[in-house]
Amino acid sequence: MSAVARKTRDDAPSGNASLKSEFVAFKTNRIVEVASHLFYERGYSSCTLDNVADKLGVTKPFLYSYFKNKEAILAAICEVGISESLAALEATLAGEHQGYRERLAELVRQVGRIVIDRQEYVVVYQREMKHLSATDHERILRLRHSFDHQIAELIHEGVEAGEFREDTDSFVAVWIGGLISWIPTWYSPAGQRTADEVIDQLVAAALRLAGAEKPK
Amino acid sequence: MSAVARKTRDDAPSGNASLKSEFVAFKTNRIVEVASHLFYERGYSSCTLDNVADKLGVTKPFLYSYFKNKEAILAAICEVGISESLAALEATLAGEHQGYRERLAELVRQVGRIVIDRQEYVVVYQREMKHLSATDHERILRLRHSFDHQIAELIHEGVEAGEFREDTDSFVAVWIGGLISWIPTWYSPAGQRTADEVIDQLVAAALRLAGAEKPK
DNA sequence: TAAAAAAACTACTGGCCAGTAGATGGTTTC
DNA sequence: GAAACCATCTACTGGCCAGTAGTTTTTTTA
Repeated sequence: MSAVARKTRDDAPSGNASLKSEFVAFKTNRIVEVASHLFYERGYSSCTLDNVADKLGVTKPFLYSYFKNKEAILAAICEVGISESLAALEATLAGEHQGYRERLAELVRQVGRIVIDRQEYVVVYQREMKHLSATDHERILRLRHSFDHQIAELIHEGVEAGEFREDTDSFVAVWIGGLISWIPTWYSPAGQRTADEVIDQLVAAALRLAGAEKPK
Repeated sequence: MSAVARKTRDDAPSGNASLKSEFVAFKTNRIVEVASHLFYERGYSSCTLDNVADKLGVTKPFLYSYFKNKEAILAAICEVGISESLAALEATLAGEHQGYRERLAELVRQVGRIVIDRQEYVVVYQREMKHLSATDHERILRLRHSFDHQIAELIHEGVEAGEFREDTDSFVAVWIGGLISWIPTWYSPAGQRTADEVIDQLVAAALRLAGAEKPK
């Protein structure tokens, strides 16, 4: 999410400077939005920066004053879904939910929501990750692992607390991750199911996998 | 899976002709194998046909006498996983398995095995589908839908027969499809879990989703 | 309002790559 | 053993595209 280092005149004492950096943030963001949409539709490698610029009504060199190169735009896209999911996770774990069942349900619900809202970002992330530079790839993989690991721990503790069935391997964290990641490949906002229905189903499925269904 | 139409001398009466077409099939197959591996590693758009030819120890025009163009190779790759899965499905449904629970378990086991064996093909299919020509895309999507639909039906019937929990939506077919498709994105033959362990877990997870666990 | 700075643009290049034309060398046929 | 054939190769092209150099336009500064 790093705009390229530019010598912005931070020395200006006024609140004006922050307004300027808001402009920069806004434009950076628009680039990421539009690029994400086009990468989603045509694939990263087949989509040119001229395409992105056209859709934004600007020219290619414009992009280069906000991002170092094409790959940096991809990295920004990939980071969106994960960092939001991580934030949701931290919020949920820090929250006041009592049992492990409730925590798991709430967590899956929130992440499911993010994945649906950020569908295109998530698909691009899954599909195009391989094109990241080594450093970006590592950084993002670390975020991802942290996420998976914390869910696994949640399940493990839930089993120990007797809220999930004892024969539940903490490996089901991976399966639950699978359910979540699977959504954007088939869900369409234009389809029959509403987002809320899908999320309810997702939560139910995750609880079944964890052996922790809500008692009727 | 279509070698380009070539005027092979089928008029030759001998069994020699079939030997020749075996050669063709063999080479076609090798191309698909190698291309699949390279597309898997570097992505379809970023991988050149010269790369593929190099790895095969041949030259680019060689490829063009077996496939119409780059996209035709991709189509052949995409077809592998699905057509094998469909075959497994038909075999299982036609088989002598008694109950719906057993049928579902067997089906998931078999398809899981295929997905693990054909890992790279499956990933390329999921990732690069969008680059298929309209006709190829449709044809393969039809195969895919047929597959999903038959699983949904299996589950529906299983619910009616009372073998799966009654509150199980036939939509779980989609979730089960998700579990299966998820495997190749994280499973590695070099990892800790053996393929058999993963498949056992997969089957268990699918049965949990269907509300049809084996009574202990 | 002139000068300096910032933001965006025009116009280019160097390399890559899908696809092709035509050559080459081996094999079958008669 | 010449003619026809087949498989594969060498050598090329035409277009595309990431990235850049240098110019123009707009905004800020004083």
